Amino acid sequence: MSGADSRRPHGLLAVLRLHGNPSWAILTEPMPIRDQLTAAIATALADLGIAEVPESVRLERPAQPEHGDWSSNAALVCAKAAGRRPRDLAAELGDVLVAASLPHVRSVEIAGPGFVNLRLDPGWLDDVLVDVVAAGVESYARFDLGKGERVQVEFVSANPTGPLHVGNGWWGAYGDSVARLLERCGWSVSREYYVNDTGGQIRRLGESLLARRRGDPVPDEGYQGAYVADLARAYDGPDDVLVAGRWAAEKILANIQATCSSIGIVFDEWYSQASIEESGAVAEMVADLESRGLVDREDGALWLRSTKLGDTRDRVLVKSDGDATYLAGDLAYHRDKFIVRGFDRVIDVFGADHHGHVASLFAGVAALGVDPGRLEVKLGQMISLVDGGAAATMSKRAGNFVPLDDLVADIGPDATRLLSLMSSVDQATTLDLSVVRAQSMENPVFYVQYAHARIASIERKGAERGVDRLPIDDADLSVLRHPRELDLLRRLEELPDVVVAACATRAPARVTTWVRGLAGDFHGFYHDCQVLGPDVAPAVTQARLWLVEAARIGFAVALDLLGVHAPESM
RNA sequence: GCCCCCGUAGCUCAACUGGAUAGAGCAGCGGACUUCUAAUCCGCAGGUUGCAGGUUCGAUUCCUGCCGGGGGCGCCA
Repeated sequence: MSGADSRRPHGLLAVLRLHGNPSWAILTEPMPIRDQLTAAIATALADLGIAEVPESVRLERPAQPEHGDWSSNAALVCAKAAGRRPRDLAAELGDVLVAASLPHVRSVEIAGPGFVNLRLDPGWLDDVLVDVVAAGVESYARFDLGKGERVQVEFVSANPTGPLHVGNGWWGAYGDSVARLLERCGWSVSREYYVNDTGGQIRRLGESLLARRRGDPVPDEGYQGAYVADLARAYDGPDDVLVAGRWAAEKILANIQATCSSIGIVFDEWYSQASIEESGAVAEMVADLESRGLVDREDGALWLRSTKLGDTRDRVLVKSDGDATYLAGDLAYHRDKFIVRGFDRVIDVFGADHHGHVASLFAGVAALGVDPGRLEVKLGQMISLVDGGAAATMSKRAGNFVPLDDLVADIGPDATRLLSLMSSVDQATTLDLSVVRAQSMENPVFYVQYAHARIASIERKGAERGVDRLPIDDADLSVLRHPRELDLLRRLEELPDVVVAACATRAPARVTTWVRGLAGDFHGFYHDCQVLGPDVAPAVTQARLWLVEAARIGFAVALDLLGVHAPESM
């Protein structure tokens, strides 16, 4: 269902592609240590007669410190094809790596079932610090994997029949962060909101509005929320259901737009379903499908024979009353995305309650002659809201849902975004409003932002005391050998990998996990390693100032990907 | 009945797209502030990763079945 993901750029194959045939000579070029080790392993494998390096070969940072600084599963993965026992192959691989006398590598050990563990001198982390600082916020963990490929991310797209609810905000933050990740990895991204401003729901909205204005009870199928009454008071138009509905939808949409921007979501395009129907795009799309012999008429309606394309059932495009269905509009819309506007790839973020629509969408896109691999649909699982034990719901028609605006007013935009990006989209989550409102320790945004505020505080204090940060070339980074300092550097080294993996798997939550870890490392460092002060040697102050700067860069990159602000003080 | 997602510590969630001894926060207990912000740090306790098989050198991760929860199966959107 989801399209082909981009490959990680750090695999052995990628390095070989970048640098041509394996040769020890490539190691003379300046490269991050990770790429050097990766290339070295590829070369060593080639020396051992394994030219074809499987994609599953990895160079990883082991979870256990006893397993060294870097570890590869190469021998485990290649053993069977090479007809050798994993530990034997690992031993040979280790010998070749030792003979290569790689930079920073102190020892090579074979462990467990056949891991090759590399132990480095801490100097490799000094190189990491230099890399981070040299790249800066602009370039560190930035990639050109997308090669400028144009991708559209469609998200939120909530019906303009009421304010956004908390679930919209969660999936909205998700879609926006996926867009940010794609941008950072070199894709050209367009954020789009599909406005369902037509059809029966707009009529129902109009009916509800007019009923309110007359002082009549709102119909059972109508919208009961208090916002309808507010709108009714402001409406001075005719007693026409459609006119009233469209008027209200417009007002509501303006409110939705404001809500989105309040949590840092800005769309490039608000695409109107009504405009599609009026422009004749639906008719064009139907004609396109007719020419392919995939539609016919039955019971007065026009059907897409989507079962021919893998759907579980056929779908109606034009109802017997002559109105286009939602699917028809959406297919015309997707035809516009792929064929008219020519996006290379489209990612739709829907709520899980739209699951029933997905199969027909894919079938329809295929029917239009578009490679379905270019379409990805991410379904955000449901958010259960609990308020101090009592369940809150998200029904617009019943009018008892929790508006996103209320949550943002309670806990702020940053906490809203960070909370929503804490867990995977595939994970249905439970949010206890009473707990979150309390702004207690439950709220992780403080933990992360406080770390950044401490950085800013160090910078302020340094300026007050006249401590200048001298050029990094003049700093002796080898004084950074406290476990807290090394932890921080190891964390910073991970960010590029985290960004690529988060982007490839459309999982911004990974960035959240990482930045919380960075905050933990920084708090530990802050507690144990004073930067300024009369008892700190000047050389140590200098090195630590650069370490703090690198941490600042890490926070800035990660928090920007999440759409969370990095405050100077708290 | 069929399809999708999930099931991990008391609670909310992680776990580097198959790696070695499954981690954080909160809640509980006990410690650390004359310091660049204690919204912090340190320690203790907490687990048969729903159950049973399978694939693999290796499974929370992949496959099958079952149990449980959520969502979906409209000429609604």
